[in-house]
Amino acid sequence: MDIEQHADMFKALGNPHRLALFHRLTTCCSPGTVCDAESASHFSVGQLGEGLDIAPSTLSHHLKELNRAGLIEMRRNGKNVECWIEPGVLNTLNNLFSGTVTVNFEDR
Amino acid sequence: MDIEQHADMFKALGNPHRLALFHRLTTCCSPGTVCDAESASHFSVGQLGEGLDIAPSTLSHHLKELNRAGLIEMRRNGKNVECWIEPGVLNTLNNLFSGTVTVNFEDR
DNA sequence: CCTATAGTTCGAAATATGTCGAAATATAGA
DNA sequence: TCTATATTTCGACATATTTCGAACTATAGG
Repeated sequence: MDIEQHADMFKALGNPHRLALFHRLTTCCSPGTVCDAESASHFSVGQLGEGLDIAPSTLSHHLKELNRAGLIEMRRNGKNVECWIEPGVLNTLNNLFSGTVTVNFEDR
Repeated sequence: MDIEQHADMFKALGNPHRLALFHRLTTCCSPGTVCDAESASHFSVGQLGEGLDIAPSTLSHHLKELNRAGLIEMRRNGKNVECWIEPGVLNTLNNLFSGTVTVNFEDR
């Protein structure tokens, strides 16, 4: 467990706006819809910011921070910049604290 | 998903010292040892701070913060204050981002 | 080349955080 | 009750974070 690196990930997710942005990227398709790995989970910067009521510069800053922490990827596509989460990142987050006391005591 | 509350949890874990403290509380017993739910995973404030090279007041501040975020429990026992993690907390942390894009794409 | 759209970069300001030392509180034991 | 140990509270200070607006860059389409 790399404390520094993981703390950095948590810090990035520790802001309500950034967590909302990240969470939006984890919801790829509506229930019952067929997901397309190539595009469904990709959102433009502008799409991600909708409804968040923050200035474009603030939005840009937060996404840059999520990217710096290794949580999201960004790539320019024409006028837009697309953002997405690499599948492995979610697995990492979901198993950071596995193999611990939980496993031993959960059924007592 | 309660964004505010979860962001608060992540923020608490987003500091290297606090993450180290929390992580120490997740390692209850050495491999091969029999765990005792009543005591094995309980550490005193002083024990938790060992090797972290921070002032007692800082240590106290960080543990209070972890407690405030709902990540650890604290209870005075004689001269010491014991800290521990409720089993459910680790399960919560390990499943915050499950049921998402990862499930759909991991085997493609 | 001009314009509109999408994002980023760059200060600056307000607020939050991390840290310490000194003083206070809690408890056990002589 | 006096003392030593464990921890917390408080006040102060330095640093980091969040946020914005203005100016800048990048791209697509006349």
